[in-house]
Amino acid sequence: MSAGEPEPEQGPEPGTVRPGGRTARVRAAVLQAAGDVLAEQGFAHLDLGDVARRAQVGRTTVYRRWGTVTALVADLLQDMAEQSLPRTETGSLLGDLRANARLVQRTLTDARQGPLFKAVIAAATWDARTAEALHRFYDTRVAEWAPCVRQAADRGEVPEDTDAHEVIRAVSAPLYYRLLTSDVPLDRAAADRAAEAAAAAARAGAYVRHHKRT
Amino acid sequence: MSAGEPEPEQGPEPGTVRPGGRTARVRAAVLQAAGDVLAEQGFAHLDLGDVARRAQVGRTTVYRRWGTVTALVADLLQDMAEQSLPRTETGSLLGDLRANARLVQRTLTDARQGPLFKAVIAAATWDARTAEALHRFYDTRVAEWAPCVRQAADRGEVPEDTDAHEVIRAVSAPLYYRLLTSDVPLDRAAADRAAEAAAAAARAGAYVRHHKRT
DNA sequence: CCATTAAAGGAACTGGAGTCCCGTTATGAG
DNA sequence: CTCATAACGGGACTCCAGTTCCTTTAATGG
Repeated sequence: MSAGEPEPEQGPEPGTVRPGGRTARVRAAVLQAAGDVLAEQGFAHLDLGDVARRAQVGRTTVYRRWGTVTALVADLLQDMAEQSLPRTETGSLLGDLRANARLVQRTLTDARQGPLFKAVIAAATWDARTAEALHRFYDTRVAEWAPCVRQAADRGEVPEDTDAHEVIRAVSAPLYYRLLTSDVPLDRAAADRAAEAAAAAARAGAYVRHHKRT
Repeated sequence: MSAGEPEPEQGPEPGTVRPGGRTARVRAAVLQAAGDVLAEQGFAHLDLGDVARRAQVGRTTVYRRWGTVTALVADLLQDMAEQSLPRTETGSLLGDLRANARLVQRTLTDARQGPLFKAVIAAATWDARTAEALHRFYDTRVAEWAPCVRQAADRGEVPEDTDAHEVIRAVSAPLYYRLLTSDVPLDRAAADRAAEAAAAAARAGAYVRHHKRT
């Protein structure tokens, strides 16, 4: 096999060589417009042509830079991931988990972020790249909060070999489940209940690693 | 207001007047084909024309009877809902919840049902009708299992005023959360952990109604 | 076994999402 | 400031999902 043949030679991704000035302005306008459509009309009406018109940007540009709705949604998630709120420390496991639960609840009921998360989850079920982006996003978020479980273990609130990540996931899980499978709106009470349940289960040792019980 | 004007007069839904013979055969073939596509290629490739070809059915027929991918997926869910497995009773809350968790886990990892559930959840995020169908489906399923929590309360395993539906949802939540936000496959250990966590939290009183704690 | 007509199905048609081509703008390097 | 070219943008074009129209098949009632 001879290498060095005139391959299709796909250069660097558009927008990476001259990311300043206009390019950045275009990206911001498009993401803004896409977020607007999601918040106003939902994922179903997210059309690249429509987004281009709203963003006052050439249709060609949107197709060249993003190409598909799922890619656009994934980029929107990427953009949101950069504005991560810092973890608050309250001194108790229940307090920390409640802070986390309320943060998630506020995010999911937010007029802009809520629809976005629904859209990303939907997009992830039929596009592998988006799914990967979504998984990384949650891995990161969970890792950010996991230390509070570690601290609780040091304080003796939960068993030493508790799986911290699993506890953090246990806080979010009921909120997302309700968001997706029910029409009852997510309220603060639901968040507090999720936090309390996770804390209680953790204390009872339901999240210890290498489970040996029957 | 005078009634009886010559309204657009949209007759009964197609397939409701002569549901026997060919009509039933067509419905079965289409749902079968749709399920095949979902299992093999996922929601993204679910195209009505393709489904029609696989089902050896006229394209027009599929468009007339279902019209959209979401409607077809909703009907698929309806069809699946009819084959509901009976609840098993083990005599203990943990045993019952574990049975439920394992049932959910088996369903979500099933080659046909797993992709279907992902698809339905995705479809529900952008189509109100599908969302309603999905919500009803889960309300029904949760209600089927709730009695086991009631029985546990009678046995004194959990507080008297425990919200039974909330406990059942707490069992499924971590499984769905992991299905959607992670690439780690759902195994039986995850199911057992979900059941144990829900049981522990319920015992600790995290699901009592009219919460008054701080 | 007919007659009625609900429902299926073939085929041509249409509109708009996505692509292509090429001229225009303005970024970033020297 | 000047130049090379990355990235944008308008407009024509393509292609196929979804619709329409009409013919054929067969489910149901008598």
